[in-house]
Amino acid sequence: MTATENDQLRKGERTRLRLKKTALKLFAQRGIENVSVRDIQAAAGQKNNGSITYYFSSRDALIREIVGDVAAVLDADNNRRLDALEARGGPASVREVAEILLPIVDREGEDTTEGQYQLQFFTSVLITRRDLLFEATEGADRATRRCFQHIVRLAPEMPREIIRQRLQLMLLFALSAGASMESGKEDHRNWARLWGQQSAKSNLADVMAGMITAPVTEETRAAVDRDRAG
Amino acid sequence: MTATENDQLRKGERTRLRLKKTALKLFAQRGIENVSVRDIQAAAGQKNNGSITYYFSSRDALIREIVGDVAAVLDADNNRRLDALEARGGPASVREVAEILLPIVDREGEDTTEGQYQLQFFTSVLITRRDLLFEATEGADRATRRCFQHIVRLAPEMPREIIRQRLQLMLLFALSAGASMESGKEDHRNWARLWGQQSAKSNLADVMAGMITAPVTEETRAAVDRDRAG
DNA sequence: CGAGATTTTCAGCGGTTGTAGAAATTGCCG
DNA sequence: CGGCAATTTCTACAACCGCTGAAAATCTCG
Repeated sequence: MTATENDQLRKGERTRLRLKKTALKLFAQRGIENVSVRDIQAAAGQKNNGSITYYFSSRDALIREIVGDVAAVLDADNNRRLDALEARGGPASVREVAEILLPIVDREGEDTTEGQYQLQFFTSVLITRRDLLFEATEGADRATRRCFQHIVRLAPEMPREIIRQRLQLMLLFALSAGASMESGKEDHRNWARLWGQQSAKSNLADVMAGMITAPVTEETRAAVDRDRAG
Repeated sequence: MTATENDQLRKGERTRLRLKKTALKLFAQRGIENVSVRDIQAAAGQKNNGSITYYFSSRDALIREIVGDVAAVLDADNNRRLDALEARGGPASVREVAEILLPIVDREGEDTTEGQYQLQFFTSVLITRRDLLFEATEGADRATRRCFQHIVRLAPEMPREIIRQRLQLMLLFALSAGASMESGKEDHRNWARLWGQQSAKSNLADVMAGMITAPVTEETRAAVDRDRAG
């Protein structure tokens, strides 16, 4: 336990991480329920049937841990880029905020296969383990909150409820679009044609900004009044 | 086969439909891979283990049939509403087109539990059986094509590729948003707060229109030129 | 009613799943 | 080297999976 410092620990820790990374990839590619612990262990290069129990105690605990990890990584990444942007004078437009909240627009100079599967994994979790996803993102929403403040400042005047709804819708869209973008890198039939265009990513940012800045119709304003009344 | 006309057929046909309906619901609620044929048969009120094989020959064939059904129903529904709209003088704004392409904004006077699960089911298929979904929607995209023509006519001037991308992104978003709306009717924790607001649906249509009409930034135009060149 | 087709039930098959736990292997340190 | 803990391998188990095929029940109509 206190053990031999960390050389011994490192060995186990390394295969632990390898298992998590392999699991993330497989979960994202095939969907969570289409991946068995044997698949993961084999893909991680082990002839072992019990390592996941050994390291994570159960398959479910492994999934929970990965969900938490990914949520934390995405939030940290968004915060880091938002920090950099603010240092350069803060986001000056809704579109710049949208770019922050769109994860994984393949950051060019980054380790290639890292974070290639996070959003596909999340969409898979969103379907079969919705509560798990919301639970995890609840504790990792600092970047989202910061962006909300910027949007309130930068977007045209509109009811607070509406802007809050729009942010939520944009986040949902960012998840879907990001996942489809991820899959477009491997899938050469369905999404590839869309995401192969250089204009796609820039256009996506335009579209996300448009979701926020779209004019609020009279019908919507009337509904807001009804919400507030009732 | 030619059989006793249709009274006898009706009996079998009715349980066949009941199985499909039950399967759609369970698939949507739990995700396709979390539902066994035994679950479906039990939920459909049968003490039977072989009825799905009897009626559909295999679990996979059942899934394929449901995917095809849902695609056809959605397309037919959109076409019907678009017909009505055109009869009243055609869509006069992008927002009206968006409303057509947003399925299942609970059509008030309709049979309640029908089509309550179609989009959740589709998102589940989108993850684990992507090719299946694209295959099915390819043959049921008439309404989408018609809407595309209207959008080209109604949207501000912009490169054809961009408008095509935006339509595709809007359809993806409509699927995600519709699925979350469906789940919001049962799930009283996560999405319910959003979709419980009366303003949400109207705002959603505004947002979808904003995705199409968002200004095309210079960065995007430059990328389009690069796409065309290379 | 009774023959014949349709529909439902049921037992069981081969295979896979998650997990447990014993056994073997590896790595470290005195 | 020997002892000990960390790690990996392996076997096994109970549960569940999709599917088969024969038997039972139900229905239709002459």
